[in-house]
Amino acid sequence: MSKPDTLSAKVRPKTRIQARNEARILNAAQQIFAEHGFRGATVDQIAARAGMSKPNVHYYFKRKTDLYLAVLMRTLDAWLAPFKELDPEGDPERELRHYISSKLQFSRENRTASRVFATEILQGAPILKRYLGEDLRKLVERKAEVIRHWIDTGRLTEVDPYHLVFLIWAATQHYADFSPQVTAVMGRKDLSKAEFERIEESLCKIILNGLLPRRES
Amino acid sequence: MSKPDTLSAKVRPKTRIQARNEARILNAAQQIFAEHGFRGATVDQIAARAGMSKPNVHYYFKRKTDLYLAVLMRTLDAWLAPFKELDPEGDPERELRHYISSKLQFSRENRTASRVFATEILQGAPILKRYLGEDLRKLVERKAEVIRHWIDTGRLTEVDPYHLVFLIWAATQHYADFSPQVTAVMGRKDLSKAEFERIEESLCKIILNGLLPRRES
DNA sequence: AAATAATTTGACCAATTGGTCAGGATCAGC
DNA sequence: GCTGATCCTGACCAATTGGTCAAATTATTT
Repeated sequence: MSKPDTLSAKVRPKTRIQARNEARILNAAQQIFAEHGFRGATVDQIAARAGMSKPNVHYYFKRKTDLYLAVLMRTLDAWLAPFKELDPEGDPERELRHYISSKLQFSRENRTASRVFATEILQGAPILKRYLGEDLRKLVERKAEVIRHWIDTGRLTEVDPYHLVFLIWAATQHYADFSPQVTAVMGRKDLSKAEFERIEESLCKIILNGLLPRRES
Repeated sequence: MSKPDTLSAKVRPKTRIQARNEARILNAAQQIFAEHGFRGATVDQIAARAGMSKPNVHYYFKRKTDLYLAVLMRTLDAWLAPFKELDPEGDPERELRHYISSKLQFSRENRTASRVFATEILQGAPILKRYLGEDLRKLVERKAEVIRHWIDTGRLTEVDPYHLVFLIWAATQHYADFSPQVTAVMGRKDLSKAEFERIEESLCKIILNGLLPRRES
């Protein structure tokens, strides 16, 4: 009689079936939420995509909001990981190049996750607002100090660290969130890995060129 | 007995009531669609925000999709206007600076419109896909040639024109579409006009610095 | 002031929604 | 095998959904 509760540690360990089905449901839910947002998504759709019945989905996640929360939460870590890697001791150019690269890789490999996240924020971040204003805010504050330090020691052009961070977020996430527009405009079927390498090259060129202090050529 | 049909020219001219109510409905719909996407929005909500009854909304827009289409279409022109202004004859730095500035102004003044647009693309652009792949694609193609010309004449660094365009789109729209995140992270209540000027300064500095060829300082 | 056209709405409908529940099927350990 | 826990489902429910319609109300024209 161990009801599976997803958000906290299990008393009973997860059975294999439990692990498999929860993963299936979360993946399905991520897709549906990405396509329709929270309100537009239906549990029926999610169940269908997960290949099971609606009551079965409810067996693992009592309410739709639980499911949404679970999808959102498991995205957050992956979304933030590259940001946390920004090393204050490292070389600014290397660090920023690495960050842009990691964010682009995330966009390529976690498109739907990125879209769920984007939809949540687009719709006013009803669930994530608190988190954004507390944990994320403090994290960005710390990283902004790092960037500020790089600027003050003359290794970056004077620029608002926050807007630099936003620029990198926007530019890299664009290729996950707005990929239908990108592919349509470029006349491509999808964005290949090769294309992502070209993106990385372009972004790094513009942004880093723009940030590194100018010297004689 | 002239049923108001919104998408084509009227046989009968619009009455004052008609013009007023259609505007009210469109504004309300834009807000609701921005908050919940097409599927998540309900006609009841839209009617309530427009201050009228649901059947009354249906009197002006027979179906929900008509309403969605109308909201989307009236956004498109404004969304594109700054892009069309990019002048091949102008000075690249001036033109790009002006473009960034216009896009940021659009983000500040048409936040909900931008969000409806973003949601549509995020959800796979079911309605706009055709348009994106045809008209917009051709338009971007032309402007990409302009940028290519600027590069070939040595006035811009070698960079993929398409990804430059996407970078500017992403960076500027970010402040409309993801403003809840921006304000939460910055600890602001909203983004003032002054803040937008700081954004413009930062973006121009990074992007233009990155694009203009390097000479001796 | 009629008469006609435009506007508004309460009541309604069929379909879909999130969610429940009792009971059946399946599994793991013995 | 047997037993108890886990897993699954058909049937169901109340609420909400997009949409309709006849009748009432309000503007406009004559």
